[in-house]
Amino acid sequence: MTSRRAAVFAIDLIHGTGFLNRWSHKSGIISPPFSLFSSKAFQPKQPRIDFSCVKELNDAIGLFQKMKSMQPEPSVRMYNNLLSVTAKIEEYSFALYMFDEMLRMGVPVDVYTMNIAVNCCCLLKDIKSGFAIMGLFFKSGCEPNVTTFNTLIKGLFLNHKVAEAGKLFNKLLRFRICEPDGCYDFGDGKWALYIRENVLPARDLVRRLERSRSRLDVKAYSALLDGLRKSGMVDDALQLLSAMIEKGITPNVVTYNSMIQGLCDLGRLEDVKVLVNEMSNSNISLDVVTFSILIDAYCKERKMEEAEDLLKTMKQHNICPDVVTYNTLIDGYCLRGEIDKARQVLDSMVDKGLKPNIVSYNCLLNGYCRKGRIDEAWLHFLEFPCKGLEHDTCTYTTMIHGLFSERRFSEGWKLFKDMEARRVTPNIYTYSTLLDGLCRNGETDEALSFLHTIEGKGVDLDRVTYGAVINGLCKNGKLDVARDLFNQLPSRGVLPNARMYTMIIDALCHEGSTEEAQCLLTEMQSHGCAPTSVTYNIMTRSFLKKKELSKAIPYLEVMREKGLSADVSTLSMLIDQMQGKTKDDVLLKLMKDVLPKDFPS
DNA sequence: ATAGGGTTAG
Repeated sequence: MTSRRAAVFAIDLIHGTGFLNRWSHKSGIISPPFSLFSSKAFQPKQPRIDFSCVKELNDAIGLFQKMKSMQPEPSVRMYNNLLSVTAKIEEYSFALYMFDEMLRMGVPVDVYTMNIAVNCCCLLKDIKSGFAIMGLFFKSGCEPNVTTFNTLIKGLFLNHKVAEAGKLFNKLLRFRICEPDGCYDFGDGKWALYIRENVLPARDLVRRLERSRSRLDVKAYSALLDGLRKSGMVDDALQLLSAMIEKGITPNVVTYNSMIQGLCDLGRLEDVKVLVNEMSNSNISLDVVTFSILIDAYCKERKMEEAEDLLKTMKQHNICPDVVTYNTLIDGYCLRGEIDKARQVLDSMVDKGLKPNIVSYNCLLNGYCRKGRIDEAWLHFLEFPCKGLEHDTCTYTTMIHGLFSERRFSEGWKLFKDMEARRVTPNIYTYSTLLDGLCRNGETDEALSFLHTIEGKGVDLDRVTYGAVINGLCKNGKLDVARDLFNQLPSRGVLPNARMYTMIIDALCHEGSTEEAQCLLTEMQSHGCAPTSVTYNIMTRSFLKKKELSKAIPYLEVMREKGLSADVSTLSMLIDQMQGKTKDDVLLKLMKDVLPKDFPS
């Protein structure tokens, strides 16, 4: 009964956005009652069909033709198999075409048919049709199940209807559809999105889960924990981890790996040790993923010796490093500028019989670009096809960025045109690079119109993308335009971060509007955005420039309180101002406090 | 027929 209520709720939810669909005119075509017709007892023996041979659209088409003419008629189950395998090869439209045909032919479709069809709609980002199909079945008396709702929720996420997804999910909880056997779908990283944008409800959900008697399985917990981790709620995740253990659900290596990754991201290596110990106490062995995460953590800190040691350790434990492990090392060396070492790692993996993949080569490409060895990067870029690898979005973006950083703008732009011609889809990284390049070449008007083009395509841009444009506008003396864009950010679904505020503050200071910059600093704090040492340095210098020492000092004091350091340029301006003045011990002491940690005395 | 973890670019 409750699942009916959730269905009604779900339909209502989508109703408001226009409940139009291509199936509504056929409502009632499904012949009820499903159970009678799909009952196995009434089916004569069926010949076997090997669905695994469906590898491409034509196979599916052929098989569908064959099945339609089969005697006796194939069961729903067989048709469902065909739908499912067609969806697996990503021919969603044809799957839906077959679904239409099945309805027309009077095949006694069931809840599985519905779920597969709904899933196809969702993957085509046609969420309304997904809801329409559910509504259609619902009217005919076929009740959606947890999988149906999970699929719809996933579809809402894919359509960026995060709030609706959250509402539907909460309904499921309230109607207890997911309990007690626990079928939450936190998979696919989709929940990370929900959690990120709904931290408080998510935390509420976690608390509810901790208290409730319901026992999700390890997979459901792991997925949820991973979602929390990806949303920066590592401590909430750890707390839930303890709660699940208390309930008698044993985490496995996947659960731990996800948590270890979260702690590594925060640089909390001491806590990582605790978890690794916990694992060995519970007889959960580390696997290749655990080691790769740890090696990556060392590489990110440029501690290549430690990383190599770990590689040895894992080999001693008979855990075979894989391509990902080696790629981590290759990237580590490239980030450190040691390309020759990186090449050695690549050779060593070939010796081990492992084939380097596109990631391996992209890391190397980035290594050359970062060192400014653009011509070598080009040669490397041209070699991809010889290795049997096609340039992907990352390859192009890296190369374009490399060219731009050498101010070879027209070549970079030409490469982008080539990328488009080769049908390699640009993504948010590519766009940020291009926008940044335009701005750094002084073409801010072009950047703005390009930005609008991208937005018109429905691409979701983030802070980095907008930050590139705002920064470009500020640096090119177009503060007014920058501020306009900055003010519009929330309505475009992006909240400004400290970096962006700092860009505007910097531009205001350059204009001499230090008082206004001061207001913006207050505003950013009231929006829960903490200024960084960069921000405070800018403010300090701005007042020093105006010879207003007394207004600069409070910022130095704040920095001392927060344990932030002053830049060398700030300090030298400060010293300048003090020349000729009476020695102020308090000020001297303050200056010492905000001295950078590695400042030579 | 369904479900979770690790590598690259802005």
